[in-house]
Amino acid sequence: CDIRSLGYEEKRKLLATIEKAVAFVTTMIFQDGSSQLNSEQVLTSSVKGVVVLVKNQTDYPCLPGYSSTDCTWDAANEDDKLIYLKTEWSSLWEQEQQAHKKFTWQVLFQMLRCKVPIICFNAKDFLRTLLQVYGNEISWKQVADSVVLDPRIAAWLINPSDTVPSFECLIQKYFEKPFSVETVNTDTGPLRNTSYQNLGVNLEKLYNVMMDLAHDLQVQGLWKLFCTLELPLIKILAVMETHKIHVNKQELKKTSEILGLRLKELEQEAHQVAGERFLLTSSHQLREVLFEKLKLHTLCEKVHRTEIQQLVSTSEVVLNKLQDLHPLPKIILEYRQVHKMKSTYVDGLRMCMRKGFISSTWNQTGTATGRLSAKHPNIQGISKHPIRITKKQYIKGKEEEIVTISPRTLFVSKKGYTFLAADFSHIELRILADLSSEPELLKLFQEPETTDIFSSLASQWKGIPSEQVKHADREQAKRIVYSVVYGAGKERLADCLGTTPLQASQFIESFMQKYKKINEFTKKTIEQCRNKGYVVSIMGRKRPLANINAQDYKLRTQAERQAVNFVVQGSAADLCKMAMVEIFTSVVVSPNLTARLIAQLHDELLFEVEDSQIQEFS
DNA sequence: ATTTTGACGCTAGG
DNA sequence: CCTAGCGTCAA
Repeated sequence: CDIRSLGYEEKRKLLATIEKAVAFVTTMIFQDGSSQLNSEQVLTSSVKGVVVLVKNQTDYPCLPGYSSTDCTWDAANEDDKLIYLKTEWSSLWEQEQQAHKKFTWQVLFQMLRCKVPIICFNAKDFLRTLLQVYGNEISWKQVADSVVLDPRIAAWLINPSDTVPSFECLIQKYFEKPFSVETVNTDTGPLRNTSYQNLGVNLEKLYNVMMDLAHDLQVQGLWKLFCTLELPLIKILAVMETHKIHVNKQELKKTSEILGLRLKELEQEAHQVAGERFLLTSSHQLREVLFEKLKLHTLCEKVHRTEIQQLVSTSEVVLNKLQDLHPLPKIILEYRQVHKMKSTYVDGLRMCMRKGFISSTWNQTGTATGRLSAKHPNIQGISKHPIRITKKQYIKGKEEEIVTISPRTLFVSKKGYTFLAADFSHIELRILADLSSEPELLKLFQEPETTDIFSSLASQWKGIPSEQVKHADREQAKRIVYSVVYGAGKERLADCLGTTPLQASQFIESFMQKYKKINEFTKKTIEQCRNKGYVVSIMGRKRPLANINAQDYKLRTQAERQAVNFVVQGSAADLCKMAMVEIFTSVVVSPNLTARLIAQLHDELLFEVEDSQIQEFS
């Protein structure tokens, strides 16, 4: 039914029905007639309304062996109700519209409040839209109370390697029989009944797929992870996406110009020393200049090659080795740094801005390790380290001004609020210590005098007193540790360290000698993966690795590295998500705290906190 | 002749 | 190891 055509009594009855419902299955309808169930998610099309399938039957057959595609909308559930809620209004006829608007949000509010599961494909988008449309009527804390289920997240937990691209793909995967989702065809006219019918069928399928997935999750021991971590996260991310961060637009424009000037200077210098004009941003052209014309690689042993085409690389590590042989590599290195800064962090950020603000889009199912990812902008990848630029002041005579540019300072907190960051300290290393129970490593973390874990580790490893640990030793220890965590081989470590593979393997050897249990942990993990076909994190997150028993050496060893890496990185992701959920809920239950989560940078949570609440919140 | 797409390389984050 | 994003280049 369309709620616009309901009388007073019917509306009352509808609310009563909602009160008794056992589940809601929902999807948003867009201006162009598509819904969240269509494969092409149109970003330009605005939201027109919400369709809700209200499930009233508790005894719905959902047993194994029962093919859910057999049931149709008409046959299976006469008691269920399909309702259409329009959330978009024209500015005309205030009186009438106000009444509808009020009732619509009454219905939605009751759905959120009554703790009955709301099943939605891409539930985060649904919740975010509610917050945006009813921003004045619904507070973000109320959304936090709701119970949402998203089959896409369930499917991802079962196999995080395949990101289900659409509802159609999900259905095809789970009920092998292919079928098509017809678009709801409505131009400007009223929705036709057949469209409702079709949508009803699809919502029914959505419900069934969710029930099947719930069963699978329970069988696979993923149910708790799903309910306690991933489902609450949907709401957290929805709330996060509704919060906007202010960016200093003038500063952005100014720095873009400064960086542009510096790039021009560097380009000129590069052409000068190269003795020819070429495109600095083209690694292909740079390769011709460096290695075919100047033949610099012949003066250097073992240079890194590109992955696919096996050409001599022009990457940072190689350029670092070449910088004493010719002035060009150094210029290129600076050019790349400045270019990255301009294209990604300055101009790229400006492209993401809407009225002086940015807000990232968070993907909960985008990684194979359980981590989150962000885009538009990728706030997790914004450069930490500032760069220095010598700006020539042509106007004021011959003065030279050194300006430092650090992208993170371009974000400004609201007036009366402060950004507050809380981060884990070396979480992956701690997890490695815990999982391997390596006594020496555990000791390092337990010792209260340990202020810098990598310095202490370097001192412990090489047996030198901690005061004599040099910066280079610390860096080396750090790189080796993370190479082990990330499962890198000797070649990769050599690239990372800028040494030969032989030396790198000696480092690994010496490291493994000192910390034997780490090696044992690695072997045990790979062995378990071989037997079961998957690996498991601390919270039971799984990653199947089909290639773990492959004949092909390259594929198999890759799978082995992925296995080890997953256990560490995935467990870290578990703990970080737990922290998110716990902090979020404690703010929600607090009557006075207003702190908003702004971003998650894997092992760091960034909040915007009212100045007066900083103490209490901390 | 011009635009789009996919493969590849590089680098920022963790 | 796993991400996002910017760039070139050829199809």
